[in-house]
Amino acid sequence: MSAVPRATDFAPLPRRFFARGAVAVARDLMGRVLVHQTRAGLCAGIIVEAEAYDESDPASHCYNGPTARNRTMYGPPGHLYVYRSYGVHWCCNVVTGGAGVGAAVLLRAVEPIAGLPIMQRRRFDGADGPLRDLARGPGRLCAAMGITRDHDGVDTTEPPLWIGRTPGRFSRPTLRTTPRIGISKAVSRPWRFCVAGSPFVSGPKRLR
DNA sequence: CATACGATTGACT
DNA sequence: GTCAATCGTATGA
Repeated sequence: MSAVPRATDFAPLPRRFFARGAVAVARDLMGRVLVHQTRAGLCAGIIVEAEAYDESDPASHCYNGPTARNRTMYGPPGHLYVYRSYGVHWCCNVVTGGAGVGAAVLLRAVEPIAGLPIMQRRRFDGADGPLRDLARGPGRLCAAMGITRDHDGVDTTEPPLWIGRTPGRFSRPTLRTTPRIGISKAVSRPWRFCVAGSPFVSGPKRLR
């Protein structure tokens, strides 16, 4: 990779990557790259934490069937499902499985690798903040990457907002599997995955 | 219509 | 460790 990462460094993952079960996709997303090209410039981060949600899952937005909010989750795989959390933050998921299946993977944290000044601006309003906290947590991730409700339904298999391959040879990171964070149902399902030991992973230290 | 509650974060004790 | 912010969505009268 060149010193300054370019959009072409991150070849989009094909749709078939996402056309599988949410748990399998969540695992395989570790070490991939979330990329967003905007007028402000190019931002990218290595995905280091994600959680799986599916239809048979009491903790999922799809557990009670299709609604106006979750309709994107029933659409084609590889598209982005964005929802508002606590009336304050945006959270983004990648839709998985076939069309008609309500499943997705919540992106919870990335390690920033491109466009760091842009992310700093979005997150800390220009002030300096800890690099580690730039995109650590689902709400922070969306803030740093410039993802909002406007991106609900966008296709992440092509620019300007996509999930790409890590430049160079991909070596699968060492994964840690834990229960999901912040839910009150199905609390023991081990459907959260993160890069073991990464400081860019959210949640309590014991879950890293 | 009323109301309870978050797939969170940041400020504060 | 505790707690408020803030509002879309779901649920029930």
